[in-house]
Parts: sequence; C-alpha cells; structure tokens
Amino acid sequence: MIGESMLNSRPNGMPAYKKIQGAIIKRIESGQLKPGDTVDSERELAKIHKVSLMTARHALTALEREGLVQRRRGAGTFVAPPKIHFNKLTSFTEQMAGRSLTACSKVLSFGIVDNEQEVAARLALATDTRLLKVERLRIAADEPFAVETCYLPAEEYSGLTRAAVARGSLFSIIEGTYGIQLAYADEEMDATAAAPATANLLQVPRDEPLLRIRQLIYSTKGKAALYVLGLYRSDRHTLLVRRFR
Amino acid sequence: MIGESMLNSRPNGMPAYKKIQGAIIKRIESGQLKPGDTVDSERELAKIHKVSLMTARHALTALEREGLVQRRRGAGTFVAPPKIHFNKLTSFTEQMAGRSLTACSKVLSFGIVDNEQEVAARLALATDTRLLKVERLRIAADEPFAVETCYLPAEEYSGLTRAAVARGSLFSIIEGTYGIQLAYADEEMDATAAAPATANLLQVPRDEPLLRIRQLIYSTKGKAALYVLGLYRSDRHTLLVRRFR
DNA sequence: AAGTGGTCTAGACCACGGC
DNA sequence: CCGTGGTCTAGACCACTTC
Repeated sequence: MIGESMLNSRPNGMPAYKKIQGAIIKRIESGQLKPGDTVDSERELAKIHKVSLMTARHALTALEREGLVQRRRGAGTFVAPPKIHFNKLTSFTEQMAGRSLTACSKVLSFGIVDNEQEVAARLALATDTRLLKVERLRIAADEPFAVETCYLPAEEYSGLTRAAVARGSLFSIIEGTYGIQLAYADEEMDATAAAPATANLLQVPRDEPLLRIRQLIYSTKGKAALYVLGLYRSDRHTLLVRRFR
Repeated sequence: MIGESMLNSRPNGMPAYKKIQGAIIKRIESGQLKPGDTVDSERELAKIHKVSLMTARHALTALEREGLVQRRRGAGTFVAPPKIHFNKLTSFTEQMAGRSLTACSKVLSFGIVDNEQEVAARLALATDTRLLKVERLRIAADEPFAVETCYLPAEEYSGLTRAAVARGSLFSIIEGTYGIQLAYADEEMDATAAAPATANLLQVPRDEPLLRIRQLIYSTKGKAALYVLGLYRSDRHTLLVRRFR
C-alpha cells in the first residue's frame, strides 16, 4: 500500500486525526463517555479508524493539550473533568454558545482612527496606519459583563460595516467574509480599576477591580490580524488557562 | 536497521527530539539565531541529528507551541520574537532567573490546617484532610510584588520544614526531594481589591486592583499536587498566555 | 521547479502500570 | 504478564510558498 494516494483515503479535506477527535468529542458531549472513563487506546483507535498508530496518537495528544482527555503511561487515556476549553481561542459568541447562555452585544462606537500609535505598534504597522476601531458592550444573561475595543487594519477590512459587526460574530466575519484563518492569540492579563465611564457601562461601582486582557490575534500566516482590549467584570468572568511544565 | 534497540542510539535518558530542541534553544539564546531568522528545516534537522523526519518534526512542533519558533507551510520555520515563555509552568525562582532579576521570598506563615474545605475540595481530598499551608511574600528587585499561599497535602510532604521552604524553590523541593514530577497547572484568573493586610504587605493603597491567580498544579500521575493562591501587584506583573484556535 | 511544512504508513522497542 | 502510552524509523504524498 506504500505510495497510495492520500486522496483515496481522504476524499474530503478533513484530516484523519481530526475525524478521530470529532468522534471522541461527540461521545464525550453526548454523555456516552463520562469523566474518568477510559477512551479507546491508541491501538484500538488505529484499528477502528483504519489508520496507523502515529495518526491515532496524534489525535489523542492534541486532545490532551486541549484538556479534553488525560493520558497516563501504562494506564490509558481517560476523559478529563468537564472544565472550560482552556487554551482555546474562541470568540465571545462561541464561548457563550458553548455554555448555552443567551448573549448579545451592543456596538458603542465604530469608526476609523489613525493616531493610536501604541496599538499600531503592537500590530506591527506604521504609527499613522488607519485603523478600524470598534467598541462593544458584551452582555450575557441580561447582564453587562465586558467592554471590548477591537482594532483592525482599515485597509484589509474595507467594506466592514457597523451593521455587520452588530449582527454577528467578528471572528466569523473575519474568517468567513475575508478568508483570514485565525491561528492564535498572545494575551496579556492584569487588573485595573474601573474608570467612571466603564463602571457606568458595566453597572459596577467606580474603581471596581476589573480583569484587563489585551489580545494580539494572529492569522495562520503569522501576521497580526487584530488587537482587542477587553475589560471584564471580575465577578462574572474568570479566565481559565492550562500551563505545562 | 529495523528492530535495533533504542538504547544503542540513546544511551542516556534524553529523547532525541529534546536534544534537537536543546540545540536550537542554545543557538537562539546565544544570539546566533535572531528573531526572524530561519531555523533548520525538518529535513535538515533530520540529517544533522541523524533522526527520522517525524522526530525532527516533533521537536519543531513542540517548540512552536512554546512560542519559541513560528512555522509557515511552504516557507519554513522562523525564530519568534523574544516573548516570555508563555504557557510554560515555571516557579517564581525560575521566572526571575530567566529575567536575571534578583529575587527573594519571605515566609510569612507555615503550618498545618485542616479546616480549609474549599481548598481540600479543589485538591480532590476529604474536607478534613490535613494541609500544609505556606504563605510567602515574593520580592523582586527589592520591591514586594506578590503574596502567595500554597496548600499541600501534609501527609505526602512530611518532613518539609519552614527553613527548607525559606531557602529554596518549592518546585525544586517537590521535584527533587519528593520525586514528584509536576506536569501542568490549571489556572483561574480574575481581579480583586487589595484587603488592608495584603495592601500593607505589597506596599500599595488599600483596594488597589490586584491580579488573583488560583493554580491547581498536577503531577504527571494526574494527581493534584498542590494548590496556590497568588495575589499580584498589577503594576509589576502581567501574565502572558498564548491561546490557539 | 525546488523546498517547506502537514499528514500518514506500518511497523519497532522502551518504560511503566495493573493484574 | 499484557496492555498502555512514549519514542522512533524510513520512507510516502499533498498543499503551499518562493523563486
């Protein structure tokens, strides 16, 4: 079989290891597999899906890094406790959908700026580059819980309207309409006190501690695609991350 | 050569892919490789280190997830900008050493508790389990910048003394003296206002916004090894994380 | 066209865990 | 002991970027 075209065994665009992941995720989400249950071993998965060991292994390794399963040498692979998908870059809309919360956003401002030098620098652009600046209030379960300010290079997203942003997820617009695949985000987190205007928007007292997150989101081409500054109500939002040794 | 013992090609315990990583890291840290420079390709690395493609590939893939290099299909692998080692679980001591800062700690308290039910629950232990509680003030560049409270199952770390904790890194004690390999940490981050006592320790005004991090650190066996609650001066510490889509 | 990373094969041996 | 994950081989084809 050596030398056989990959197209034969993979007519669509989905890699085999992702199919395997999908099958496992489905069994976890449907409740068929509960936390602590053993997942099919590498060898079993290889047989079931008719792939080599390395491919089955790749599927499990990636699932472990996403926190969905836990692997123990000599013992097996087990379903992890149902934590949030840490280390996974997801849009507000996607996150809320995952927790089955009613969520919406209100566009506070929408326009072009060309004098935000720090932001331009972070995006690795000339300091006078025209940037599209969008401020949005994020609301979940009828409570405001974050103010997010996004900056995008105006040239690359020409035609983007306030209405489009108000209607749907910014991520899906970028990935769908503009065909830019987002890859990862470097995030900087610290705490800050709510300024009067922000406090008012979030309906919290002045100087309330807020979680501040600055995201620099990159495309698969390694280019900075957008910059997001978020201020989160700490009583409604805690961030989860997994770090490896 | 099929079937040859692994021991022949790997007399010591270091896997080949880690050796390759080490060689690359060395060239980056010595300045021989600067940000943006191309790293040896998979095929070159395979030849140089006399390993198969999959092994060379494994080395580069892992380095990319640590943020050290950036890979672009069709183009090559490039040295990433010198960000902090996000997503890497490191001890305070290790972090400070990496930034060549003089760092020290002051042990504020050290003793056994058995009534911290929430902590015991997070460690997946009975609510009345005896826990070793260690409070420390972290100081960098002669400025206090964090208060950390660690909880460890007292039974598993019997013999641990206040003097030992004061002297060295808790991580190195756990991994060295007790032979427990730490694997990863799930961290929860939010913002909180400094209580009077905390503000005093950190030399900040009362109610100053602080970054609060709750770490649940796991061993390679998948067991919760310790719980750490940290309060960080936001003006001296921002957390960096990379999230993937 | 040449080179790169992404996916994949069909196996191998090792270290470890649980019975 | 047997099954598990961890490492590894010596290649293959594909999709993509750069020239």
